[in-house]
Amino acid sequence: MRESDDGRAPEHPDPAGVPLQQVLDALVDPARRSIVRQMCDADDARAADISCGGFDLAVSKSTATHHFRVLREAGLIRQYYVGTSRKNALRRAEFGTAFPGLLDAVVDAERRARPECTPGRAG
Amino acid sequence: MRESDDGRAPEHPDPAGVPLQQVLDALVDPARRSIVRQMCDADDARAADISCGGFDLAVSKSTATHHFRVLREAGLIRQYYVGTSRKNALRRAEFGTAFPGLLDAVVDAERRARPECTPGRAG
DNA sequence: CCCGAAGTACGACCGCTGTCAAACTTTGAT
DNA sequence: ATCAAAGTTTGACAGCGGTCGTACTTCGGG
Repeated sequence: MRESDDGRAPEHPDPAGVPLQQVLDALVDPARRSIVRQMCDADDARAADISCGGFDLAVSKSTATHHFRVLREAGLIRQYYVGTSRKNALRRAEFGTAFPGLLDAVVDAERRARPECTPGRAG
Repeated sequence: MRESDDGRAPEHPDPAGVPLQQVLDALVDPARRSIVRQMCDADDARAADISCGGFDLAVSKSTATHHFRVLREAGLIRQYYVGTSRKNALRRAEFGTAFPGLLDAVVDAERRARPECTPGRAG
């Protein structure tokens, strides 16, 4: 079980080079915003990175794959393989430098609207 | 030429009651973001409110009407009639209370990406 | 009174994207 | 070697939303 398999590592653009349009396109979808929010909660709690299957999502696996790619290409998350599963980490600092205040504003609004941590899971 | 005609005044929801989803739906469109940015620039310069036809937009009148309505229903702008024209004002304070930091983050990113004030107009 | 200017309302069209199922790949365990 | 688990890829489909043109309304001026 190697960590961070070099061979199958996906592309990770520099957030500073991502157009605002692409970032907003990524954040406008409720499923993707739910993913980001769950990652933010885990990050705040200093919990381990979450694998794709570890999220609370009401969509099929192929749709989830699609959402993760959109988030990754928008510079919002980093993905790395651990065995057969893929871990996801929020690129908080890098993204925050490129788009100051944006992620916080969105996640804060999301939390204000839905204080429950993750419907269906404890936490 | 009456100001703020009471009879034909459109609905203006309280920004605090608008779902985050609706706000992001409003801000994700580049034409609407351009409108917001121009209003923000005018507001910063303490310039007068801009009428619908006074914006630099590359769309038809009916499309523009559509965009203004989306922005108004998202709690982002206020519209009032002056004669036959409709003035538009950014609801900065009220919206900022409901969604702290969001408008600033988006407009700042927009300005960073396109420093020109308004392509095609002086300013 | 009549016309033009400024927007709005309505219908239609079209492209984009979120969605899924199915087939495939890769990894780890038995 | 085999099998299951975790994701990816591809192709297809459906619905939403941005766009426009046209007709309509309202206001102000000559």
